[in-house]
This record gives sequence, C-alpha cells and structure tokens, in this order.
Amino acid sequence: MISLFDTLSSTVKPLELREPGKVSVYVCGPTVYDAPHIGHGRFVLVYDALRRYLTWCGLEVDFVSNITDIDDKIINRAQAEDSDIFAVAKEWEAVWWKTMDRLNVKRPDHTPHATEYVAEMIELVQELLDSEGAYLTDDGIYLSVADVERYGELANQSIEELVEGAGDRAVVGVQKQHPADFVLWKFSKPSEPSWPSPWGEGRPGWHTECVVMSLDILGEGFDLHTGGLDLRFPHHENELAQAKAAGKEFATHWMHNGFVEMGGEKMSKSIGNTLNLLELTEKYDPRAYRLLILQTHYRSPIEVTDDTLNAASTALERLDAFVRRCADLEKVSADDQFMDLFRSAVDNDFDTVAGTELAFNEIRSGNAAIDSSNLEAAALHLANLSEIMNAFGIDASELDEVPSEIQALVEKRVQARADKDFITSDAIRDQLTELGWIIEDSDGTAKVRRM
RNA sequence: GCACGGAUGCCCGAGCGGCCUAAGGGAAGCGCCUGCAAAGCGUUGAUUCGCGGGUUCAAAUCCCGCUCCGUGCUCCA
Repeated sequence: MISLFDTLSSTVKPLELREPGKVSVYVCGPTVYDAPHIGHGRFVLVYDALRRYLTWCGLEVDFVSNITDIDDKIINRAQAEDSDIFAVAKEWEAVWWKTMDRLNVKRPDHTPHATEYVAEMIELVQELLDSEGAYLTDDGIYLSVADVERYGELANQSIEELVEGAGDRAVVGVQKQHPADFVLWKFSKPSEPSWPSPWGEGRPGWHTECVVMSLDILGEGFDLHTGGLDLRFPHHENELAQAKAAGKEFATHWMHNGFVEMGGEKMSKSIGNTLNLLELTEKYDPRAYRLLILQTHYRSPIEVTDDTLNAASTALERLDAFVRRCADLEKVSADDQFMDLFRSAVDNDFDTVAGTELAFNEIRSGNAAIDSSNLEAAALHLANLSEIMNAFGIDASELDEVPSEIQALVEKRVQARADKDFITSDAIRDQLTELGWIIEDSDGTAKVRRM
C-alpha cells in the first residue's frame, strides 16, 4: 500500500483505507473566474497521476473534484464585465475543461458545483447554529473558532499565533467574537446573487462548500483530502474546523503539493507563455508539463521555466523515438519483478521521480538491446516502459501519417543510397528537411518523422 | 514579525547517517555507429552538496548559528 505524507500528523504514513480496495479522494478544485495558471496545472497533474497510479495498482478510486462557482472573485468579475455570475462561471469552467483535456487529465468521477449544494450548506450552518458552534451577526453567520478543538492543527500553529501573524488584517469584524472567526453564510447586499435561507437572503461564506460536497459524495471518514499547499491555511484548516464543530468525521489523510516557482530571473516578459496553463499547452508538448511534474517530487517546489519545459519536451522526444523504434516488435507483457520494483519505489510517498527514473533506464536498456539485435529483451523493456507511462498518464505520441509524396521521396533516397549516389540522396534529404520531415536511415530502409 | 518549506554539477532535480568518489532528465565535449547525418549506444563533467561551527568511527544527510529565496498569515479594511 502507498504511503503518503500526511499534513495533519506531519509524517509519511500508509494511506489507510476506510474500505479495503477502495480509495475516496477529494481534490479542492478551481474557482472559475479566470484562466487556469501553472499552479492549477501542478495540483491537477499531481492528483491525476496519483489517481491513475492508484487505479493501476488495482484500487477502485472514487475521485471528486469540485468547481467553485460562487465566490467574491466571480461576483467582482461579473460586475466588472456587466455580466452575471453564472455566465462568468460557465465561461471559465469551459476553459478549465478544455485545458484539462489538453493536459490529458481524466475527468473526475464527480464534479460537484457549489451552487448545487446551497441547500446542504444551509443545513450545515443550521446544525452549527443549533449546537452553538456558530453565531449570528448583522452581516452573516460566523464559525466560533475558539470553540473548535485544536484549531490550527493543520496549519501547525496555535490560534494565537495565527491571529498575531495576521497583524492589522485580523481586525475584529463588527460583531465578531474572535479575530479568527470566519463567515459561513453572508447576508447579501442588494446587488449580489442570493439564496433564501432561514436567516434571510444570503450566499455561502467560506470553505463550507467543500465540507458539504466531500461529505455528501464520499461520506464521513473519507480517505484522502488533497490540494495545493496554499490551501493548507485557511481553506483546509477551516474546512476541518467546520467538520469538527459539526461533529463529523472528516478526511483521514491530508495531502498537499508544493508550490510552483518561476525562476529568479524576471519572467514577466515570458510570463504570458508560462503562467497561463492553456497557453502552455499550446507552446509546448502538453505532456511536457506532466513529465516535468513527475520528475519533481510533489512536495518540493518546482521550477517552471522555458528551460525546464524544453528539457522535458526533449526527454519526451527520446521516449517517442524509442517507441517508434519498437513499432515492429512483438508485444509481450511486462516483467513482474520489474513492476514490483517500480511499485515499491513509487509507493514511498508517491515517488514519481524514482518511477520516471526507472522509465528512462528502460528506454536506455531497450535501445541498447535493439542496437545489439536482442529484440526479445527490447520488447520486454518496451512493455515495462509502457506500464509506467500508463500508470502516470503519459502516452507515446502517435506515429506520423506519411503522405505518399513524402514516402516517394524516401524510397527514391533509399535507392540512391543503395546506388551510392550520395549527391542525389543528400539532395533528397535537404528537400525533406525543407518540407519539415526528418529522415532516419537504417540498413536498407528509412523512416521519416515530422520535425 | 510568526509559521512552514527550499538552497546539491552549466540548468532542472533525486538522495535525508555508512550502499554517495551523489540517481534521473536537459545542455556540452569525446568515442562508437553512419558515405555524411539523424536516431542510438558508450564515455567525460560536483573529491563535492548555501556559509560558519559542532556531534559521530562515519554527515549532502543529525545539532547550533548565519545568509539568501519561496509560500501562508482569510472575511473586514
């Protein structure tokens, strides 16, 4: 079984499953009000790879990732654009899924929207009011954080430290009982979207949607709650606080991925190419970002620059080239011992770095095997490699369709070389290069691929 | 200020007490292969892991101090 670092206990520990053979995972999804950026890309790719890996390991994964479609940022954008929040959310959610498709991110099993869960949120807030874990003020309903046991345990800070750290920003709201209290339900201003509630027209406050949606779909005591490290506090802390205040078993394991960094140099000029995730998939092989992420441990900061993306793209070409070389090899199944090795490596806190390392070793060994005409060994290395790529969600690129006129040139060149007419053969190669094709000779034959 | 994380070759990035004269990827040099290429293979690049101390038979890995860097510290303002 895989072990993962658990933020709550600050240790790497086995992922214990509520039900044997089944894993329930909740990923905090995006608030849809703008284009996704590389930070979104990181968490999405880390957890997509994790999901695929767990599935590959034979587990049944129930994977939930929400869309937050009601939030201050959406309201602000709608007002700025003289639009309504539903239109804004719809627009950016479409961009989100388009980007996910490009990145080969599998659709979650469930994608709950916050606006579909308003009734459940109201119910939770009512429960919290009833148990006096929350209280009513003129502008909304607040969670009383001081009453929550071990508040700050996920952030690993005491409530005093959290308040102190907030400095001037921790100004006690009009009727807040404690500076760290946060609003669960906001009474709407006239211009804002609102839903009826027992306490008047209002809208969801903070962090409640994820509590309600995760518990509704996955049930109490689900296995794994994930997200970016930036969500650790306040978002996840406050989700946990609400669940605790309501007396509900929440996630048993908390997983957070590290930040994305953009390098010391001013990336502002090129920020347009790397910051925006959709643009990134247009500028680079969309698999490149996934490989880059797999080659960095999920908890480490990751350096995303043109250099690192280009390096990953080149590495991918190496993968493709090997798979291309193996096109005619007989298919065999992977070596069990090797796959056990892979699995025990990756099971150690989702060590995709070790996993990709094994993949590249297979590519090298496989190429060497072909060079020495050991095709059986090569086929086995290919099978091992394919298993790894399958477990992580990277496909080898499709073979290029070769147009007949290109193929004719290739054949003409093969003949010229056979005749040792190198002037003609070189001319044809130049011609192919101009047409955007790279030719690779081998004994008596040749293959072309697009540049 | 508080908290957490980071600093490893030209770049990215593993390793977290002995298997490290430090993995893997990219870039570069050299060799093999090739008519020449491409692809591929082999090989060379840190006696060294931000800086200064310390612990230990043994440290990139543990402890102390320092320096840089990143992120969080919500709602209201």
